[in-house]
Amino acid sequence: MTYTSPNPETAIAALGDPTRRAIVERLRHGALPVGELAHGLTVSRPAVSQHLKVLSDTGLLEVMPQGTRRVYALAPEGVAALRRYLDALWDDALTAFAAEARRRTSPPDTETPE
Amino acid sequence: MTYTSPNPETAIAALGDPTRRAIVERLRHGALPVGELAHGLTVSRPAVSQHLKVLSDTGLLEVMPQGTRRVYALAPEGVAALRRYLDALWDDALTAFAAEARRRTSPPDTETPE
DNA sequence: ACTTACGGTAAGTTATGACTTACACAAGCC
DNA sequence: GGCTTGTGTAAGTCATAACTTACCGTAAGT
Repeated sequence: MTYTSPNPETAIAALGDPTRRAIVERLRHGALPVGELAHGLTVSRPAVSQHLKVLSDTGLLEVMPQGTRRVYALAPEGVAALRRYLDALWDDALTAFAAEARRRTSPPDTETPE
Repeated sequence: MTYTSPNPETAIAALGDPTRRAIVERLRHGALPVGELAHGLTVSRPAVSQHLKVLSDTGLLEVMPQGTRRVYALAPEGVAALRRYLDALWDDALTAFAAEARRRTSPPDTETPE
Protein backbone atom coordinates (compact mmCIF):
# COMPACT_ATOMS: atom_id res chain seq x y z
CA MET A 1 0.00 0.00 0.00
CA THR A 2 1.99 2.96 -1.30
CA TYR A 3 -1.11 4.99 -0.73
CA THR A 4 -0.69 7.64 1.94
CA SER A 5 -3.08 10.63 1.63
CA PRO A 6 -2.37 12.45 4.89
CA ASN A 7 -4.13 15.65 5.79
CA PRO A 8 -3.63 18.19 3.00
CA GLU A 9 -2.47 20.81 5.49
CA THR A 10 0.84 19.01 5.65
CA ALA A 11 1.09 19.16 1.88
CA ILE A 12 0.46 22.90 1.90
CA ALA A 13 3.13 23.36 4.52
CA ALA A 14 5.53 21.35 2.36
CA LEU A 15 4.81 23.57 -0.62
CA GLY A 16 5.61 26.59 1.48
CA ASP A 17 9.28 26.22 0.66
CA PRO A 18 10.33 27.74 -2.69
CA THR A 19 12.86 25.01 -3.45
CA ARG A 20 10.18 22.37 -2.97
CA ARG A 21 7.87 24.27 -5.27
CA ALA A 22 10.68 24.33 -7.84
CA ILE A 23 11.02 20.57 -7.49
CA VAL A 24 7.31 20.11 -8.03
CA GLU A 25 7.48 22.40 -11.06
CA ARG A 26 10.25 20.29 -12.54
CA LEU A 27 8.11 17.19 -12.08
CA ARG A 28 5.04 18.64 -13.75
CA HIS A 29 6.04 17.34 -17.16
CA GLY A 30 7.27 13.95 -16.07
CA ALA A 31 9.17 11.83 -13.57
CA LEU A 32 12.84 12.42 -12.90
CA PRO A 33 15.65 10.74 -10.93
CA VAL A 34 17.26 12.66 -8.09
CA GLY A 35 20.38 13.57 -10.03
CA GLU A 36 18.55 15.21 -12.92
CA LEU A 37 16.24 16.87 -10.46
CA ALA A 38 19.17 18.41 -8.60
CA HIS A 39 20.88 19.48 -11.82
CA GLY A 40 18.99 22.64 -12.63
CA LEU A 41 18.40 23.64 -9.05
CA THR A 42 20.67 25.95 -7.11
CA VAL A 43 21.04 23.71 -4.06
CA SER A 44 23.12 20.61 -3.49
CA ARG A 45 21.92 17.11 -4.23
CA PRO A 46 21.58 16.08 -0.56
CA ALA A 47 19.38 19.10 -0.03
CA VAL A 48 17.18 17.87 -2.85
CA SER A 49 17.03 14.44 -1.25
CA GLN A 50 15.83 15.98 2.00
CA HIS A 51 13.15 17.95 0.20
CA LEU A 52 12.07 14.86 -1.67
CA LYS A 53 11.61 13.07 1.62
CA VAL A 54 9.39 15.84 2.94
CA LEU A 55 7.32 15.93 -0.22
CA SER A 56 6.97 12.15 -0.27
CA ASP A 57 5.90 12.07 3.36
CA THR A 58 3.02 14.40 2.57
CA GLY A 59 1.86 12.16 -0.25
CA LEU A 60 2.64 14.67 -2.99
CA LEU A 61 5.35 12.52 -4.59
CA GLU A 62 5.99 8.86 -5.08
CA VAL A 63 9.19 6.95 -5.77
CA MET A 64 9.87 4.34 -8.41
CA PRO A 65 13.26 2.70 -7.79
CA GLN A 66 14.94 1.73 -11.06
CA GLY A 67 18.22 0.02 -10.37
CA THR A 68 20.41 2.40 -8.46
CA ARG A 69 18.26 5.35 -9.39
CA ARG A 70 15.19 6.54 -7.61
CA VAL A 71 12.72 8.14 -9.95
CA TYR A 72 10.31 10.62 -8.38
CA ALA A 73 6.95 11.59 -9.80
CA LEU A 74 3.94 13.67 -8.81
CA ALA A 75 1.38 11.55 -6.98
CA PRO A 76 -2.04 12.32 -8.46
CA GLU A 77 -3.80 11.32 -5.26
CA GLY A 78 -1.70 13.77 -3.24
CA VAL A 79 -2.49 16.63 -5.58
CA ALA A 80 -6.13 15.57 -5.55
CA ALA A 81 -6.25 15.78 -1.75
CA LEU A 82 -4.95 19.33 -1.93
CA ARG A 83 -7.51 20.18 -4.55
CA ARG A 84 -10.33 18.82 -2.43
CA TYR A 85 -9.15 20.84 0.55
CA LEU A 86 -9.05 24.05 -1.45
CA ASP A 87 -12.39 23.32 -3.08
CA ALA A 88 -13.99 23.04 0.36
CA LEU A 89 -12.26 26.23 1.49
CA TRP A 90 -13.45 27.95 -1.65
CA ASP A 91 -16.97 26.79 -0.99
CA ASP A 92 -16.96 28.13 2.56
CA ALA A 93 -15.38 31.39 1.45
CA LEU A 94 -18.13 31.96 -1.10
CA THR A 95 -20.86 31.12 1.41
CA ALA A 96 -19.41 33.47 4.00
CA PHE A 97 -18.95 36.15 1.38
CA ALA A 98 -22.55 35.87 0.24
CA ALA A 99 -23.81 35.96 3.83
CA GLU A 100 -21.76 39.08 4.45
CA ALA A 101 -23.13 40.77 1.35
CA ARG A 102 -26.69 39.86 2.34
CA ARG A 103 -26.19 41.27 5.81
CA ARG A 104 -25.02 44.52 4.28
CA THR A 105 -27.74 44.99 1.68
CA SER A 106 -31.14 43.78 2.84
CA PRO A 107 -31.76 44.26 6.59
CA PRO A 108 -30.81 47.87 7.37
CA ASP A 109 -30.56 47.38 11.13
CA THR A 110 -28.97 43.95 11.37
CA GLU A 111 -25.66 45.75 11.69
CA THR A 112 -24.02 44.37 14.81
CA PRO A 113 -26.72 42.52 16.73
CA GLU A 114 -24.27 41.93 19.59
CA MET B 1 -8.76 48.81 -6.85
CA THR B 2 -8.72 46.51 -3.85
CA TYR B 3 -8.15 43.74 -6.35
CA THR B 4 -4.74 42.17 -5.99
CA SER B 5 -4.49 38.59 -7.33
CA PRO B 6 -0.72 38.03 -7.05
CA ASN B 7 0.91 34.81 -8.09
CA PRO B 8 -0.61 31.94 -6.14
CA GLU B 9 2.84 30.72 -5.11
CA THR B 10 2.97 33.54 -2.60
CA ALA B 11 -0.37 32.46 -1.20
CA ILE B 12 0.85 28.89 -0.82
CA ALA B 13 3.93 30.13 0.97
CA ALA B 14 1.72 32.18 3.28
CA LEU B 15 -0.35 29.10 4.11
CA GLY B 16 2.82 27.26 5.00
CA ASP B 17 2.65 28.65 8.53
CA PRO B 18 0.35 26.70 10.88
CA THR B 19 -0.83 29.81 12.72
CA ARG B 20 -1.86 31.39 9.43
CA ARG B 21 -3.74 28.24 8.47
CA ALA B 22 -5.50 28.43 11.84
CA ILE B 23 -6.48 32.01 11.08
CA VAL B 24 -7.87 30.99 7.71
CA GLU B 25 -9.78 28.15 9.37
CA ARG B 26 -11.35 30.59 11.80
CA LEU B 27 -12.45 32.76 8.90
CA ARG B 28 -14.08 29.93 6.93
CA HIS B 29 -17.45 30.49 8.51
CA GLY B 30 -17.46 34.26 8.46
CA ALA B 31 -15.55 37.49 8.92
CA LEU B 32 -14.02 38.43 12.27
CA PRO B 33 -12.29 41.45 13.84
CA VAL B 34 -8.69 41.10 14.98
CA GLY B 35 -9.53 40.78 18.65
CA GLU B 36 -11.91 37.87 18.25
CA LEU B 37 -9.52 36.29 15.82
CA ALA B 38 -6.68 36.44 18.35
CA HIS B 39 -8.90 35.16 21.14
CA GLY B 40 -8.87 31.45 20.47
CA LEU B 41 -5.35 31.35 19.11
CA THR B 42 -2.31 30.58 21.19
CA VAL B 43 -0.28 33.58 20.06
CA SER B 44 -0.47 37.23 21.03
CA ARG B 45 -2.64 39.77 19.23
CA PRO B 46 0.29 41.61 17.58
CA ALA B 47 1.44 38.29 16.18
CA VAL B 48 -2.02 37.85 14.67
CA SER B 49 -1.81 41.33 13.19
CA GLN B 50 1.46 40.45 11.51
CA HIS B 51 0.02 37.26 10.09
CA LEU B 52 -3.03 39.14 8.86
CA LYS B 53 -0.77 41.50 6.99
CA VAL B 54 1.03 38.62 5.27
CA LEU B 55 -2.24 36.94 4.33
CA SER B 56 -3.72 40.19 3.04
CA ASP B 57 -0.62 40.91 0.94
CA THR B 58 -1.08 37.61 -0.87
CA GLY B 59 -4.68 38.43 -1.67
CA LEU B 60 -6.13 35.68 0.52
CA LEU B 61 -7.83 38.09 2.93
CA GLU B 62 -9.47 41.47 2.72
CA VAL B 63 -10.17 44.07 5.37
CA MET B 64 -13.41 45.90 6.12
CA PRO B 65 -12.79 48.72 8.62
CA GLN B 66 -15.79 49.24 10.87
CA GLY B 67 -15.18 52.06 13.25
CA THR B 68 -12.15 51.27 15.33
CA ARG B 69 -12.35 47.60 14.39
CA ARG B 70 -10.86 46.00 11.34
CA VAL B 71 -12.88 43.03 10.18
CA TYR B 72 -11.03 40.44 8.13
CA ALA B 73 -12.62 38.02 5.70
CA LEU B 74 -11.56 35.40 3.19
CA ALA B 75 -11.13 36.93 -0.27
CA PRO B 76 -12.86 34.65 -2.77
CA GLU B 77 -10.63 35.82 -5.60
CA GLY B 78 -7.50 34.88 -3.65
CA VAL B 79 -8.78 31.41 -2.93
CA ALA B 80 -9.83 31.11 -6.56
CA ALA B 81 -6.30 31.90 -7.74
CA LEU B 82 -4.98 29.11 -5.56
CA ARG B 83 -7.58 26.76 -6.92
CA ARG B 84 -6.65 27.56 -10.51
CA TYR B 85 -2.99 26.95 -9.76
CA LEU B 86 -3.69 23.55 -8.25
CA ASP B 87 -6.08 22.62 -11.02
CA ALA B 88 -3.35 23.22 -13.58
CA LEU B 89 -0.89 21.24 -11.47
CA TRP B 90 -3.41 18.44 -11.16
CA ASP B 91 -3.87 18.42 -14.92
CA ASP B 92 -0.15 18.15 -15.60
CA ALA B 93 0.24 15.48 -12.94
CA LEU B 94 -2.43 13.34 -14.55
CA THR B 95 -0.93 13.79 -18.01
CA ALA B 96 2.54 12.87 -16.80
CA PHE B 97 1.12 9.95 -14.88
CA ALA B 98 -0.70 8.63 -17.95
CA ALA B 99 2.39 9.05 -20.10
CA GLU B 100 4.43 7.13 -17.55
CA ALA B 101 1.91 4.32 -17.47
CA ARG B 102 1.87 4.17 -21.26
CA ARG B 103 5.64 3.98 -21.40
CA ARG B 104 5.56 1.07 -19.03
CA THR B 105 2.86 -0.97 -20.72
CA SER B 106 2.87 -0.68 -24.50
CA PRO B 107 6.36 -0.26 -26.06
CA PRO B 108 8.68 -2.82 -24.43
CA ASP B 109 11.94 -1.14 -25.54
CA THR B 110 11.18 2.56 -25.12
CA GLU B 111 12.74 2.27 -21.68
CA THR B 112 15.49 4.89 -21.45
CA PRO B 113 16.50 5.79 -25.00
CA GLU B 114 19.44 7.86 -23.75
C1' DA C 1 -11.40 67.30 25.92
C1' DC C 2 -10.34 63.05 28.36
C1' DT C 3 -10.64 58.24 28.45
C1' DT C 4 -11.15 53.77 26.72
C1' DA C 5 -11.14 50.25 23.18
C1' DC C 6 -9.00 48.44 19.19
C1' DG C 7 -5.32 47.41 16.32
C1' DG C 8 -1.03 48.37 13.58
C1' DT C 9 4.20 49.02 14.00
C1' DA C 10 9.12 48.85 16.00
C1' DA C 11 12.77 46.49 18.06
C1' DG C 12 14.81 42.63 19.80
C1' DT C 13 14.98 37.50 20.91
C1' DT C 14 14.66 32.87 19.74
C1' DA C 15 13.41 28.75 17.51
C1' DT C 16 12.91 26.50 13.29
C1' DG C 17 14.47 24.50 9.25
C1' DA C 18 17.17 24.84 4.95
C1' DC C 19 21.73 24.15 3.61
C1' DT C 20 26.49 22.24 3.49
C1' DT C 21 30.13 18.58 3.90
C1' DA C 22 31.21 13.97 5.08
C1' DC C 23 29.91 9.36 5.26
C1' DA C 24 27.33 4.89 4.35
C1' DC C 25 25.04 1.71 1.42
C1' DA C 26 23.14 -0.65 -2.76
C1' DA C 27 23.30 -1.73 -7.76
C1' DG C 28 25.62 -2.32 -12.07
C1' DC C 29 30.27 -2.65 -14.78
C1' DC C 30 35.21 -4.08 -15.58
C1' DG D 1 36.10 -8.84 -6.18
C1' DG D 2 36.96 -4.06 -6.69
C1' DC D 3 35.28 0.35 -8.93
C1' DT D 4 31.92 3.59 -10.19
C1' DT D 5 27.46 5.60 -10.09
C1' DG D 6 23.42 7.08 -7.71
C1' DT D 7 21.25 8.21 -3.55
C1' DG D 8 19.89 8.48 1.39
C1' DT D 9 21.49 9.91 6.15
C1' DA D 10 24.19 12.36 10.04
C1' DA D 11 25.98 16.30 12.10
C1' DG D 12 26.63 20.91 12.38
C1' DT D 13 26.09 25.89 10.71
C1' DC D 14 23.49 29.76 9.60
C1' DA D 15 19.69 32.53 7.97
C1' DT D 16 14.93 33.34 8.15
C1' DA D 17 10.83 34.44 10.26
C1' DA D 18 7.62 33.88 14.11
C1' DC D 19 7.01 35.61 18.53
C1' DT D 20 7.18 38.84 22.50
C1' DT D 21 6.84 43.47 24.85
C1' DA D 22 6.42 48.30 24.33
C1' DC D 23 4.61 52.03 21.95
C1' DC D 24 1.67 54.97 18.93
C1' DG D 25 -2.35 56.39 16.30
C1' DT D 26 -7.34 56.54 15.64
C1' DA D 27 -12.26 56.16 16.51
C1' DA D 28 -16.01 56.27 19.71
C1' DG D 29 -18.15 57.29 24.42
C1' DT D 30 -18.87 60.34 28.48
